[in-house]
Amino acid sequence: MTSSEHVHDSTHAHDHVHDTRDADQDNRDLLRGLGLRATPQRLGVLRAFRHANGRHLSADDVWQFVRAHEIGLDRSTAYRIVAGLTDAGLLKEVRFHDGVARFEVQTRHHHHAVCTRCGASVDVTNDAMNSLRKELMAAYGFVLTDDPQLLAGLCADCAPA
Amino acid sequence: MTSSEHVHDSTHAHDHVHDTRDADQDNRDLLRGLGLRATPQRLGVLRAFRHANGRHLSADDVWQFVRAHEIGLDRSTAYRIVAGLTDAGLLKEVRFHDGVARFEVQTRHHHHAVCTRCGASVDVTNDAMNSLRKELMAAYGFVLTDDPQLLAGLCADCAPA
DNA sequence: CCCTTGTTGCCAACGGGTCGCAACTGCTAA
DNA sequence: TTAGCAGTTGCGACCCGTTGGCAACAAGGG
Repeated sequence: MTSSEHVHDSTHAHDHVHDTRDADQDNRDLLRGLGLRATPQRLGVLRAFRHANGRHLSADDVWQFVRAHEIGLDRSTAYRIVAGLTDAGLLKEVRFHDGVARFEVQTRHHHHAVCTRCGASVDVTNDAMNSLRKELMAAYGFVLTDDPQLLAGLCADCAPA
Repeated sequence: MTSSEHVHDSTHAHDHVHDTRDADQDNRDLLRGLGLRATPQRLGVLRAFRHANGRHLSADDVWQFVRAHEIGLDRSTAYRIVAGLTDAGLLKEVRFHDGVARFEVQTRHHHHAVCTRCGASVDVTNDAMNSLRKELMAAYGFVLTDDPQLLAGLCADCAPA
């Protein structure tokens, strides 16, 4: 659900419908602002990511979601759209260790700590990497760039108590 | 293994031949110690890794190398052997961001810092990760396990001066 | 030296991802 | 409002790393 619902509105049913329509319109504007045509397929993809609410989706995940919502979408098109939105800076590609390309909506810069037990992924701030950055520089002359890093371990829930 | 050579070895050329034969014999013992048969294919794979001298090899790299040395080896067999040696603990699988599985001979525990410019990979000690480990634990309750981590950045040679 | 069983070679298949191309449709200019 | 031109889509073939089935084969213990 979208967090900003300041406007006093009627029924809950109305809220939901309104939100979706509203978001679709926003997305239409967003796409056209990027010089991309607002096709139903692209709108569907954007909806999938809004629905995922921060989680990462593979191109196939997106494809499944959109198709399940009665919007015609070819698999190859799903791949192309996701790649296009990434080029446009709207999405960011992240690869976990299974080698499958996944995508998330581009937010402020962060890294990922992925739980090897449950697959959950924790967003890690850039600041948390600074001490490591210093160590690598001092010990190896290796520069930890701003590329998003991928760390493996156990999340708070899965860590042994 | 010809113990006569052992006695007579004096030239460098001799040393080299001896080294290879010797290593093959060692590998034979090594394999049988693991309960695996010492086939020419497996010996060839082990030779590929000895030749690689610490660098990582994909299953296809191994295949190419072994074939180039006139040892019959099928591609699927290369994949199976490499997987088997990994199960046996002799090799370790590492995945860079291209999603291709690569392997290195299992040595003491370390992580990899890979240069995004030239592809070089720097071995990072576990100690260098300790400060990060603490930070992640404090900030997120996330436990950085002993899994080998993969860091992206620029090596000393490629880093801007 | 033989027999057992681990291994190999061959080849088809699989899954994520890409590509070429013709048909289609947002969008804009008239 | 409409015509028309790109930008897009759907389709289907294809690429490439990797796996699986299966029959032939050979390492090495007895």
